[in-house]
Formats: sequence, structure tokens, C-alpha cells
Amino acid sequence: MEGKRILRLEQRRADLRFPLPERFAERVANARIDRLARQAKFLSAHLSTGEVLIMHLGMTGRFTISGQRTGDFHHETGGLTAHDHVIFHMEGGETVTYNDPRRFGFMELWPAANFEAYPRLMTMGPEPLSNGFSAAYLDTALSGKAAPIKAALLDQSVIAGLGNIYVCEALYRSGISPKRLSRSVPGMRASRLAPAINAVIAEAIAAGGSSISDFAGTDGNLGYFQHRFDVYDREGEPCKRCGAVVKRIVQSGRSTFYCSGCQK
DNA sequence: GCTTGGACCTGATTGC
DNA sequence: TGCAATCAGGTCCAAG
Repeated sequence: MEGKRILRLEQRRADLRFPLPERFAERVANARIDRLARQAKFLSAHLSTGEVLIMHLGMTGRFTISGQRTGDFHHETGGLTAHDHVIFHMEGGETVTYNDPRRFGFMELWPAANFEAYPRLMTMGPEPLSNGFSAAYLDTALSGKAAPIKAALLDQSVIAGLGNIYVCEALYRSGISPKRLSRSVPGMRASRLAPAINAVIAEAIAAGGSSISDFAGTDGNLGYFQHRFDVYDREGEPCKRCGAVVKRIVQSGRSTFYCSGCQK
């Protein structure tokens, strides 16, 4: 999409999680996408019109590219399905279709001149693979926090871009109990946790993501990282490290999988 | 100010 | 087989 114009936007419903932008199709028609970027779980398309199209996939959103060309990022599709909500008809003949059964995703238009003030990104913590993230950063961010470390790592203002799966996996790798209070993590534990977070994210990206039911890449292919989970969705199975049984608990309304034998 | 739990919505799975 | 209950990868907001 980068460098190309959106010839036409096809909007098939008024809202996703939030209402789609007013006069959405009109505002993006013929706009060139000057830059396509990602911050945390947010995608941003900087348009030649002076606006930024900000997009989030929620839990079940996906983009699929199809069209005239063939290659790694293209595949042929049949007709539109019930959950194809927004279709970008691009210069060059390709279409980029946003599909989202649960509609937890969203799209917003925001002035580029004021992009830094976009509220949903203003409070974001550092990216796991950025220079701003380190064990020393975790020491500062977690000290004094009363919430369980599992909840703190899901908090995007502490660290950006970690979801439920990768928090469970990173805590397992670093041998830290998800129930441990955040303020007891700084020090030795944080020095194990920071590299574990880096490794899980880097490996998941290399594996093409995690496909449990909905996720697929833009070529329609599934991710492979789900085959490498150590604890996530392995309730009742033996821990790969110590043999104890993997448990499932609910924290802040989300499933947590962990090994009670070797996560302390 | 921090933390938790409910809400948003649909589809797949599980249990009766 | 059919129905109801439960659960799911994220984020926001009200209430405690």
C-alpha cells in the first residue's frame, strides 16, 4: 500500500468497535499512502491529504491482500464474506480487505500535524524490541506497583504490544509466577524477564505470529508460533521444563497459563 | 491514582 | 440433534 493511492474505499457498515470516520470513503479517496507504520498494536497510514488513518485489529481483525498481481503477499479470493467490512481498492488493481468477525478492531482518521497527540498512543510504554526497553526500565516501571506482574505486563502503558499469549510465555521463560506482585520483580527477576520478553516477541514474529482460530497474515497464511507455546493453552499438560502440571487461572478477566512447579 | 471487572460482538466448542 | 453456556488473541471506562 505504501506509495500507492487509494482509488476507492468500500465501506460495508457504519461501525466496527467505534463508528467509522464520518465521510470515510470521501476523505480517503485518491489519497496516496506516503508512509505505513506500526506503533504497538496500532497501524498508521500517513495520507497525502494530511490525515493519518489509524487502524487496530482488535482480537479477530485481519487484512487480506488480493488482486491482479501474484506473489508472496497476494492471493486470489472468492467473493466478499459477511465480515469483510472495509475494502481498499488500490492503485495497481489490488484490493486490501479488512475482515473482523467480532468487530473489536477500529479505524480512525486523525490530523497528521497532531499525530503525537493521538490519545490512544500517547500513554504507550516502550516497544519490547526498542532501545527504550530493558531490565533497568522494568525496574523503574514495576517498582511500587501492586498489581500482579501478569496484569502489569498486559498494561500497554508499561510495555507496548504484549498480548495475553506472549505475557504468559515470557513469564514462563523467565520462571516468574504470574501471581507475583509487580513490585517484587525489579532486580534479578527483571533481568531474566526483559530478555525473555524480547525472545518471545522476536521468535513469534519470525514464526509468522500465532494462529489459534482467526489470525492469518496478509497472504492468508496462518502463523506457526502456536506450535511453540510452552504454557499457553496447555492446561493439564506436563511442564516442558519440570514436568509439573500446567495450570490455568483467571486474572483481570483473562486466562493465565503457568507452571506452578517452576514459576516462582 | 491505581486496580479490577464489565462491556463491546460473533463464532466455535462444550455439556446437557 | 439442538440448545444454552462458556470462552476467545484487546481496549476502554466506571466503580471500588
